[in-house]
Amino acid sequence: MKLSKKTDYALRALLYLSLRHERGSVQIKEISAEEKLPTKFLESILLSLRKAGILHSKLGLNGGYSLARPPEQITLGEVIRVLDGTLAPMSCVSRVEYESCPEEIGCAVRSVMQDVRNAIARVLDETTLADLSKRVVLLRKSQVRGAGVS
Amino acid sequence: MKLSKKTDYALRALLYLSLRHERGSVQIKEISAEEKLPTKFLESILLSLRKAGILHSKLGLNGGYSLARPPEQITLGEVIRVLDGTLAPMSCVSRVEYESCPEEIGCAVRSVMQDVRNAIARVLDETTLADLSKRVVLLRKSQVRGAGVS
DNA sequence: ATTAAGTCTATAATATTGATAGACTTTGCT
DNA sequence: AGCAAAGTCTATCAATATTATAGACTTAAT
Repeated sequence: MKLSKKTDYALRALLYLSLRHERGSVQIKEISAEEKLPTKFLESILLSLRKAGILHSKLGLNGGYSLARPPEQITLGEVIRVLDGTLAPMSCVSRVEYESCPEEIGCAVRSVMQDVRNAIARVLDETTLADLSKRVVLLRKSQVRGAGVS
Repeated sequence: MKLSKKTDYALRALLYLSLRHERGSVQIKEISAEEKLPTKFLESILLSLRKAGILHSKLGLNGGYSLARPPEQITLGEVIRVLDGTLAPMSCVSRVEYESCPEEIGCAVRSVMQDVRNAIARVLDETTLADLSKRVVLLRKSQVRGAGVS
């Protein structure tokens, strides 16, 4: 049930952009340096996100990437679906990569996996980049205070 | 976030055994034939499950596999952890495959993935093979009636 | 002794993941 | 005009994980 590095990197890059949403274009090089991500790999990831309408890019000198929409309007679910393809544990309960199966209707395994898919989607489709940014602030506070729910 | 075929096959085999829990030993060949699973592959899967204490095996003539415990005491979470290794989307929020990370404490991505892990675990650690068997019955009923929640 | 079962070791084929190289295009700046 | 800095595109690669299969071995019932 693991998330790919691709998606992991994507989320980190998007969070970086999200926290600098006011600032305009940010270069790949800066993101990869700050977040310690492999530059060329990140390049292809950001390209996919742009093609999916999540990022906006500016070519040429002083170019770079920025969020195509405000952080409130980009969910983690959307991002993961672009890069990993589906949130679902099996394709018979997937929205984006649905594949039918003859046994489908009476399949008990499927029925549980449906629940799993929904549980995952409930978290990821309701968490936006804005929420992620807020968590950064909250986590920093509780880190300083040594507090937190653990 | 996909489940491996290995785990998928395992769940189907276990459900098969679960529905025949009274019956004593069942042979690999029967399971693979009825559930249409590759015999040799299933063999290695069942072996892993036995080593993990989920199945009991009987050697020699009239041997075969049976559940090592009543179906009420085997959760899907346990099964998946044996074969896929973890329910968690990243190792920094995994119980069985935990790997620490320097950024861990203040990491917002981790914090969301923690939520995801918990959502997944809530379903899979609370669903047993007995529950799965019950679903088979329920699904069959609603199938016949043409009813159901869709 | 025979035979039907699981066990063990090794390996092969394929797919996926993670990553890089390099040529190309676009744009701002002087 | 021309340089430099940015993203774009195509191609490919290495490493790893997944999905299997083969075959020799062990155990136990009859």
